[in-house]
Parts: sequence; C-alpha cells; structure tokens
Amino acid sequence: MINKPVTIYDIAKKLNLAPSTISRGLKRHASVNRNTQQRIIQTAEQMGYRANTFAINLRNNKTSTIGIIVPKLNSYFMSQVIAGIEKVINNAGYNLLISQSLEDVNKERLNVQTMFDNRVAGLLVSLAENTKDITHFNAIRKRGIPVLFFDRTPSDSDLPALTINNEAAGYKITKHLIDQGAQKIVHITGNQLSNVYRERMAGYKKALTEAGLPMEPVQIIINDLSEEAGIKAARQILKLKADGVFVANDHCAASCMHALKHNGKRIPEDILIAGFNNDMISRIIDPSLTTMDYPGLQMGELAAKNLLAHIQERIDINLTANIILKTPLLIRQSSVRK
Amino acid sequence: MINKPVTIYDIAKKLNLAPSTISRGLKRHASVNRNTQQRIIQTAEQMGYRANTFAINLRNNKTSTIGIIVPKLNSYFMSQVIAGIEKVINNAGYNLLISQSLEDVNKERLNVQTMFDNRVAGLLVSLAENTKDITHFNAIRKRGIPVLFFDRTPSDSDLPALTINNEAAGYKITKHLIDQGAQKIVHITGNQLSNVYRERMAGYKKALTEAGLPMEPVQIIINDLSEEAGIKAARQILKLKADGVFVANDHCAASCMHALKHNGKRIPEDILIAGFNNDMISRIIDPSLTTMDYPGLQMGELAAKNLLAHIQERIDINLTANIILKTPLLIRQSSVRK
DNA sequence: AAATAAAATACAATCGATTGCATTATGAGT
DNA sequence: ACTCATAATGCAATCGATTGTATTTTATTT
Repeated sequence: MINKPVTIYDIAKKLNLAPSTISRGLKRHASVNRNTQQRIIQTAEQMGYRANTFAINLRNNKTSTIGIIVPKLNSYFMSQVIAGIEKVINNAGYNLLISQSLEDVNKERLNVQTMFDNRVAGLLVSLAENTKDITHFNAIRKRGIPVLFFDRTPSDSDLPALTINNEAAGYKITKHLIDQGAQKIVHITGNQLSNVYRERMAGYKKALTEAGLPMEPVQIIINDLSEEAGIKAARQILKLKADGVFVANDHCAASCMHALKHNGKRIPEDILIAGFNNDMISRIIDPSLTTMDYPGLQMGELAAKNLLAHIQERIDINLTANIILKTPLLIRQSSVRK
Repeated sequence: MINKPVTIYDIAKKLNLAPSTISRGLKRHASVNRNTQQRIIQTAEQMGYRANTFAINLRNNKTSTIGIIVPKLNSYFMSQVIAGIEKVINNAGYNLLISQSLEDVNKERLNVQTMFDNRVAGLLVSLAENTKDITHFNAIRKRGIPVLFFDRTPSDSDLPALTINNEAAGYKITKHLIDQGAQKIVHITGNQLSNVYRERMAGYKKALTEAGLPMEPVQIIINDLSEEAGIKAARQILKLKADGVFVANDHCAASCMHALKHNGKRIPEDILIAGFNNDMISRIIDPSLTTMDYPGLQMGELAAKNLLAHIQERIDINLTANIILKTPLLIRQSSVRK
C-alpha cells in the first residue's frame, strides 16, 4: 500500500483551521497562539507531515541546494574535497547536487545548465582540462548565483577562486631537488590548458633557470598522469639519464618510481623523485615519496564555508577575488641524497 | 544587473498565445500546429527560457533526482562507485543528490529524511556501520520509492541489495594463504555490525576450521581499518609470531605490511599478506599485494542501472532480491611462498 | 455593558507548469 | 454557401506552501 503525502491542508481540515495558520504555526510565527502552535506541531508530527520542498522552492524561488561540478569524481583527492564540502554544507542545512564533467567542456556546459535549472543556491566548480572560456557560467552568474572555482580555476579572470599557489609549489619542489644535487630534472605533468599543471611547470622552469641548469624540451613529459603514463615516462627518463624527477601527482610518481626501481635504478641514490598531493600512497611506498601537502578535506571545507558566506550575503562575491592556500613541502626519503 | 527568469507566460504574451499552448508546443505535442511549435521553440530559445523544475516537480509530484547515502565519501572505493553511478544516472537524464552518514545511524536517519523531502525518484544506500535496524527506510519505501542497498547491506532482510559474496571471498583468500603454507593466520577487520566485515570473517573462520588450523581469539584484530590501525596491528602480529595476515582492506594491509617490513620481517618469506579491494596502492607497493578485486566503478554502474530499471518500472523492485557480484582473487607477490 | 485595542485566525492571490475539457478556427465534402 | 469533422488554441483548476491584508475573536478599559 502506497501512502499519500500529508499537506498543510490535511492538517487544517483535521484541526478546523486555515492553511495559512498551519503554515505560520509550523514556523512558530508570533501571530499564532501558543496553544494552537502546540496542537499544530503535534498533529503534524503524528500525521507524518513533511513539507513539500518544491512548493516552498517554487514560492521562494530559491533552494537550499549547492551544486558541485568536478572533472572526475574518482580520485582520492576529489573524494576528500567533496567529503569536506558535504560536511560543511550539510551542517548548514543545505543539500549537495553533484556532477562530473569527465574532462569535457561540453558535458560541463550541460552540467551548468542542470545546476541552473535546479536553481542551486550556489555553485562550486573545478574546471575540465579543456575548458578555455567560461562563458557558459554567464547565465548563472547573471541570475546572481554565487559561483566559486577551486583547484582548477579559470585563467585570466577575476572571478573568485580558491587555489594553492601552484607556481610557488612547483618552484619550491624543484629547488629542493636541485639543492639535493640533481642536475638533470625531468618534469612529468598534465594538460597545459589547466592552470594547475601550467603553473607548476612555470615554477619548475623558474627554478631551473635560476640555477642555470639545462632545460630542454625532452625533459618535459606531458601525459594524462595515469598509472600507465608513469610507467611509460620511466623509459624516457632512463633514456635521458636524468637524475631528478618532479611529477605533478603522486599516483603517477609512484608508478613511475616503481618502474624505475624495476629497471635497476636506486631511489634516491641514482634518481631523486618528488610528487604532488600527499596522497596516501606517498607515505606507504618504499622509499616514501617527497611531495606537496595538498589537503583536500580542508580545501573542500574552506570552499564550502566561503560559498555559504556568499549565499548568506555576509560577503559580497565580487569583493572576494582569490583565496590562496598555503602548501607545505613534505620532504621524505625519495628526494634526500644519502 | 540580475536577470529574472523567463516563464511560459512571458512567451505566451510575446506570441499572443495561451500558456497552455506554449507548454504543449515546447513538448512538441501533436495538437499544436507545426508552425506554431517552431515559433514557440525559437522564441523560447532566444528569450533564454528554462523550465522551472520546481513547478514541474510540484505538478507531477516526482523528480528526476536520485539520492545516494554512503558512510564516507572520502575513500577511493567509494569515489569509484559514485563515479559509476553518476555516469549512468546522468546519461539517463537524472541528477544526483549525495550525502554521507559518517558512520552514524542518526545522521543516516536525517539523510533519509532529506532525500524523502526532496522526493528523490530512487535511493541508493550503503549503510553506516552501526546501523542495526532499517526502520528509518520505511516511510520512503511506503511512498513507493525504490531503495537499493549496495556493499553495506542490511542483515536479515529481503530488501533488494547489491553485494559481493563476502564470505566466499574471505574463504577463498584465507584458503589461498593456507595453501601457500601459512599456519598461523591473523585476521584484521572492521566493525562486526557491518555485513561485509562479519561475512569476510565467517569465510576466514571456515577456511581455518576446514584446514584444522588453530583459531584463537587473539588472532582476530578488530579496529577501524585505518592507516594507524594497521601499524598498531603489526605489533600484535609480531608478538603472536604469525606467518599469515588477511586484512579486510588494502589501505590497512599496506600500512601494516610497511610496519612489518620496518621491523625486519620479510614479505612474503616470513609472513604472507593479503588485502581486500584492489585499491591502486595494492599494485604499487613492494611487494605487490594479493587482494580481492572489488570493482567500484562497475558496482556503481550496476546499482544505478538496476535502480533506474525499477524507477522506470521495467522491473518490480519486490521481485529482485539480491544481486551478487563475482570477485576474482588477484594473487600477487605478498602471498606467494618462494 | 459599550468602546477600543490587541491578538488570533481566515481569505485569497501568488509562484510556474500541466492537463482535461471547452471553444474557436480551418478545411473538406456536398 | 452550408454542414460537419478535425485541427488548433484557450480556459481554468491543480500541485502545496507563503504572505499581505481583511476579518473575527478576545482582552482591556472606562
């Protein structure tokens, strides 16, 4: 047997009151008698009343739903970010609508439409790697819905964004390898349309230039930073006889290191390696991997808190430009010359 | 400047037509003249019309949103599952509302309420570890909303669920360790209220009993399967002088193995180890870790497809009982006696 | 008990899309 | 030109909650 939803009209009928009184009573409006309030709330409870979200949203033309669009859901980093967001959002009484662009601008565009149609109260976005212009966010922004970018943020735009200083991080990590004695450092990274990889590389180049070290095009390997790509990259590293590697994420760094070890290279004696992200794997592999701490949970929480502040209009979205998180370098065995 | 949403009334006014005609025209209803349809669709397009989801949902009293409740979002396995679900759901034109119970029944209860209030078309659930009874799903089920459990499913219930055969898997993996020569096998696992850990242990016990091996209470270590817990468990394993370890997940197995190695134990020569899940880490650590393949992406896709079938009433939810996925044992270096 | 202020409740329009039924327009057939 | 069938469009109620304003009830004062 399927139940039908109870409405304020059902309660009104039962108590011989007007629907408007029920509505106000449930919200403990001052204009409703204390006793009546009690009766209404009790009756609602025992009838199993649940407010119809759509009716409320339709009337108020807004929701308590936050949208998230990310390139890929299945990464440890992203799951951390989302866990952080969910926690904050949920405590504030909001819900989470999630979608992934699968690194495709077109899907991203559709996702934005969906978020728009669902009248999200705010939107958190990490861009697909082939997203160049961000005009598909215009409509939603014009409607006054706050949009906050995080991690993968738009270039050349003054829209509010939450990032780490990727260039500084790339510089710091490369400098560290140089300080440890590396002379020929390979950099493995991802799509250069993406701010994160472009900027990390800029930091890498800066450090090399500053140290007067060679920087030939072959030293830079651009791939999808997957497990397999790491193995493939290892071959090239051997061919180049490089003595240092800076990989733009830990997964790829781990598999690359694994492959190098299988080819007889000792880490860190022969080759120094550093990754990026402080994924769990960086702590457990042998030798443990030097990396940049990139706390996803914290970034998610911060992003969510900021967006909520915007939504609740405690901060004007247009006044906030960029928030930059600090990332500490975690020096471990893989990069320390013995 | 903030835009106001365009409604079918705005279009109606512009074209000197009735709103009902606009509504039908937009859906290419046969009773609307072809030419009129064209004009309506074009005008809607150029005015930037977007249907108001709430009005539609209110009218139809249903949504195209699917809810997910999981214990924790931040695990690689769960992110795989969710990615699989999102992909299928999104292709079918549905949206995803996500929440995490953080392993707490009370939060889970609230999450179910929220899903209910948002009139999700269907619900996918993986239970919190301290969830005993599942009465909090009664209301939503009575409303005729299909609920499908996956991975962490309710005990003693005939509700539809999608799982692997945890007992068989636990048995298979333990048997393998025995076949490789292990005589004293420790089992590290999680909360026994959870079907997955209880059943894996049942399989472990069955294999030991069958082989006539000792099975003392100290050989079973119950913790939260975290990285730290693995390190702590390593101490106990050393004290017990065990020669085999079956850990109920790869993360914990990896950190435990790491700790054992640091204490001078050789893997697999001195101690055989097996994990569970086939997380990325199991492939990369040294030695690589024997484990059960537990394909999250596939499970998510299957769960989503099944739920959709229920929603679209191609399958009656009450006819489907349990779907059990096959899991292959992946034998790697950590468990093979040399 | 009448007058007036204050408190409590009711009425009715509104949010935007849908849909059964009524009405009007168009065209075909004679 | 006239009937009648059919196509095209319009009307109005509906989904459930909210809210400004009107109305009724209760309490207070003289």
